[in-house]
Amino acid sequence: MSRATVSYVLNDTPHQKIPQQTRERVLEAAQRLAYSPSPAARSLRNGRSDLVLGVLKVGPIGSVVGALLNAMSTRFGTDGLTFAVHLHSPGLRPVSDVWKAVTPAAVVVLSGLDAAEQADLQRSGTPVLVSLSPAFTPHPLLDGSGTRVVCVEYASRAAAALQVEHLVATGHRRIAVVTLTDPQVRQLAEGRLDAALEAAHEAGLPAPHVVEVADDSPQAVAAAVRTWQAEGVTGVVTYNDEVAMAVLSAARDAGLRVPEDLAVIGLDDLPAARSAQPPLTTVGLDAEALADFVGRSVAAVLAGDPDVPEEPTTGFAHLVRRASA
Amino acid sequence: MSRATVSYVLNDTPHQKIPQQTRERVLEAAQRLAYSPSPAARSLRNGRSDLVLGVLKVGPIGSVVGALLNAMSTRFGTDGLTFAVHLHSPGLRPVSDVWKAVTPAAVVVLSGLDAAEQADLQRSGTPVLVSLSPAFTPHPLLDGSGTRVVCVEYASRAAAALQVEHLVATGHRRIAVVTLTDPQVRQLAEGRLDAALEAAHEAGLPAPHVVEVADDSPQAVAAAVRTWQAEGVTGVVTYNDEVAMAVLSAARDAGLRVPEDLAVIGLDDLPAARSAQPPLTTVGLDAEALADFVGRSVAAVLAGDPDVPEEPTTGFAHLVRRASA
DNA sequence: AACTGCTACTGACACGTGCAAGTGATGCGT
DNA sequence: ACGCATCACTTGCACGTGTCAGTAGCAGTT
Repeated sequence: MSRATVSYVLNDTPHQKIPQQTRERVLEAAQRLAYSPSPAARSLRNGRSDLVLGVLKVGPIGSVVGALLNAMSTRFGTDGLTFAVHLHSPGLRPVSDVWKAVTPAAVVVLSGLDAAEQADLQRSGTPVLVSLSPAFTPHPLLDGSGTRVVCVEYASRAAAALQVEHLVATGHRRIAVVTLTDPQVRQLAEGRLDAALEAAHEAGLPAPHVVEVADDSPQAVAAAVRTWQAEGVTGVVTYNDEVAMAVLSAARDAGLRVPEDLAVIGLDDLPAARSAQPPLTTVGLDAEALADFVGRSVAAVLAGDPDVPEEPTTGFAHLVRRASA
Repeated sequence: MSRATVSYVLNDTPHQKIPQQTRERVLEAAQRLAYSPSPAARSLRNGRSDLVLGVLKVGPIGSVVGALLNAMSTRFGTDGLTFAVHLHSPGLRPVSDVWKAVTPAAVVVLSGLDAAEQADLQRSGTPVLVSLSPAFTPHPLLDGSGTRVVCVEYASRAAAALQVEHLVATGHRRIAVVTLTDPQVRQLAEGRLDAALEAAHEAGLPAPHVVEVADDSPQAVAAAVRTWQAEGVTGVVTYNDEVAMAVLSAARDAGLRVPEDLAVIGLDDLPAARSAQPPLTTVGLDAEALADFVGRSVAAVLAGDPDVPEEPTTGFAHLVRRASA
């Protein structure tokens, strides 16, 4: 009963002939001694751990991100991988600290990294990268090292397009888009705005009225609502449900009926959207589908499979039709 | 320039006399070769990594949990530790998978673990545990092994007490408490309910009217509101802001004015609470203070310090007074 | 000259695993 | 009886660190 034999049994290494009796003896002993392998030694030997690390810049984490994380955790679990998220506070400590604390099997970048951080990450030799941000570009010098980049931000863009399409389908022609200028969500906000404008253009609408607010405070939104009355805007697409609810509130204050005078469509399908006055029509993101796609991509690259699945540009978002649009 | 010398320089090990010249030569070489130590080898050698792992049962993750995670991440960063969260889906894979994937320096249990999971965790030899749940009890056989348990759930209880105290302070005598029966939040909900009832008792109020709803759906809440009208309830304490907003909506439908006919106070201080009609009075949790407390506790135990800071039972929650109560 | 004390370094080991290579025993064919 | 193949193992190394014990060189003391 040498250590090697034990190792073969416990990992049931293929192409090793081990009689049933020995096998059972090993397993029994392992059970009895409550043996569990050391993750550190394993990672040292294998060059990687079983941990998939999500990196997320700190910022407003809502139920949407929460659902996505849940879905990822569940999904990676089915592949024998463990998913954990690191919330990164920019300015305090470099993100690279994370892969100095663990050697992850893969890193999933859930929000934008700047160029230096990208380079750091690629230099660390982490085998897989899946990025939710389109700004992530493989480092030219280091590409081909097995590192692979998949971008999933299209889910968010597709959602924004859906918002516009619904307003168009319900007969609106003059629409407004409310976006946030909060730097913490800049990248996401820009992507959604672009997608919304593009969708409006494709539908042959006049250029939407774009409103940038610093946050979803009632004052900022109220001012925008007054402008829309003057401009004949009948439908509003917002950055997310929270902004949408602020718009609903402002519309009520301005004496507008929703959706008759102003149709409002949000994004995220927050629990609170159901309780809004009137219940908020919104677009939900399909966290499971997204997680599944990410999981498949990571598994493919870890398996050394060169065919990383193509990213579908649609199918991750769905319309939740309620009363506000 | 042996490996030992290099190690001494890079870790500036105390009580090692190393001349400035050698030191610089080592640092220069490290810089030039872009050396960075292997986390796996380090953990293997040290018996622990620099990772502090938060464990959270999957469930509705809202901005409150998000803020807490952010604060923890920032706080642990200042101690040279890296914080990551694992979302655990019960039933799929055992939580213990996590500490089979990494050897964390400490585990912070952010939501309830069952007895078997607790035993597993303690058996793993993880040096520190900080639990947010009061149900976490040190394993009798394994205690004293360096493992330490600190319970922080009082923050949540204190918040619930604050809700009641505010209603009392504004003259309400007959109050109702709305709690959720959703199993995912059971532990939290029970703690808050207990604390609210206790606070009501201490203030000399008649026993509050307790309403248990399965979720914050409009129907369930509307039924409760009608009952309150009959019973002369003038103030409502809810499990969280989302439920509170459902109550606001139901009150409006029932023709009640808020806060004149019915005062409503939530918990969480969600962004959306500000946009509610009327703006929701609520209780916010002070994530930074909580994270700081947890951070100090972990640091104390990791340093081998036997004096783990006492847990303050108050000071983690604050009243956010708006229009609804 | 022998001893002591200090500086500046080096050698060697241990952590726990996974795996390539080797080794003795047995069975089988000729 | 001998070669060969297969089985059931074992030996031994490598992964990259942190640290203990040791040691050569030198100055100063007795």
